Amino acid sequence: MSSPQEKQGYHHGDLKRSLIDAGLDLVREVGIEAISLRQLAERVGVSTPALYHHFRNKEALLGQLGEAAIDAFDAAMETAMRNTEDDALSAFVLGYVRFARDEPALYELLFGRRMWSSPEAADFQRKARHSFRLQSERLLQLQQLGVLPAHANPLRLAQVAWATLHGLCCMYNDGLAFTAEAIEDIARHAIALLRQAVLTTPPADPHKTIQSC
Amino acid sequence: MSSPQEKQGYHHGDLKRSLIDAGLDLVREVGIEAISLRQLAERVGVSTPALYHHFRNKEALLGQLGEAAIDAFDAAMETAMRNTEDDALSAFVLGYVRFARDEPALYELLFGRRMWSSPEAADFQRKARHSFRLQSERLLQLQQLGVLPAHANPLRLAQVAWATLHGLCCMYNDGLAFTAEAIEDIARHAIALLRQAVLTTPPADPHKTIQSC
DNA sequence: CGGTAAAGTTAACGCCGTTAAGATACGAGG
DNA sequence: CCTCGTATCTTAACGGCGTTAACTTTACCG
Repeated sequence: MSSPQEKQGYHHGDLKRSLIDAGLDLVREVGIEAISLRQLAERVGVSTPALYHHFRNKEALLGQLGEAAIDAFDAAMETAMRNTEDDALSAFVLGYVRFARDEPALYELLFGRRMWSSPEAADFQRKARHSFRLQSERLLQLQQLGVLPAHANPLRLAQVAWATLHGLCCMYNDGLAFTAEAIEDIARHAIALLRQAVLTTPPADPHKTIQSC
Repeated sequence: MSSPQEKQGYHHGDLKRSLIDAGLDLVREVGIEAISLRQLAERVGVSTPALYHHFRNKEALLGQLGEAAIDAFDAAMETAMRNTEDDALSAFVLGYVRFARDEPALYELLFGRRMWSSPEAADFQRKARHSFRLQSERLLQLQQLGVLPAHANPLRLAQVAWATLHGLCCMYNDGLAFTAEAIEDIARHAIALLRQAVLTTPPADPHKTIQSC
């Protein structure tokens, strides 16, 4: 009964938590580009400068929202891989695409330029890279299990797969192309493409032999 | 010598043209999200409200900048396909990727959500769709020429290819992943993947049989 | 119980896009 | 050639934004 969230005097109680929760709601409603600190403060019932006791600035707040988005993404992928009606590869791809479609704001919070060009979001970027590493290990595991061809360049295969998924999701979420139904069908075609991949040595560029990441 | 561009009295002469030119420069410098009408007006040497005699609002101005970006994209792809040291498919893919890398602001002006969610940019969207149709016809032509497997679903093959390229370019331009060198190498792997595509009938989703675009 | 630091407040600054109202210059018609 | 209408450009202003400064209230600890 004496939970600190229930206060409502001069001091809010747990303003930081409330701001992140309301921030996620607000970002889902108006999008990452349209969110404003003043709206957020009003929604939580506090004056705007109060936010600056908990976040250095707007970028830092977005960074923390981004970290929450990472958790949501990890959880979504986890359950997608668990409910394995389909095979593992399909579960991965469809889990990814469906998260992007169902939570476009969180997806942009995870992958949008806003987060990756901001020096204020260094913590977010660290955490996101860690999450991505875990996801790509899932793909490598699939390769070891024989779902994906073992002789393919594993790093490059994963990168091509990721780029395809990301491009698909961006184009849909940004209104550039595709319908909701087409997305999954295209994704299935991409899966078929990956499954038969025979990427041994790269196609040999005469100019460079660098194999960077 | 009496070109109308040279006036500089109370009336500018060809303000609209100047605004678009300076707007492209400015968007290249600060990016599409950071551009401001006041900066643009100051750079051209005119008061801010003067812009409203030539554009309904900021979105409309961005729309016209987007149309200019389409022209640049078409021209870049045209010359990329002409300078055919590589085969046609590689020329297409590398031309695309290099345009995105060399003109990130114009690329975002073409493909970014800002342009595709704005009702003010309807003209831009029409023109862009027309350009995309021309580009995808190039891909279909490659299929007819035997560069890509003829038995593959042509629409889906083109969509997967486009999504892969777009994802790759987004991830690089947004600072999400990859180095400049890796981009082209990954693109080459994607080319190899497409070349051996055997996408006949889709992998059969039990739930739906819709084949929408 | 008193003092300090954390957490909240109001007021203000300089940006932004946009609008209203007034000044200026060009161009067509008498 | 002059005049008048219209397109073009001006200054002034509004509301919203992120952010800072200065002040007030509350909570906690010795």
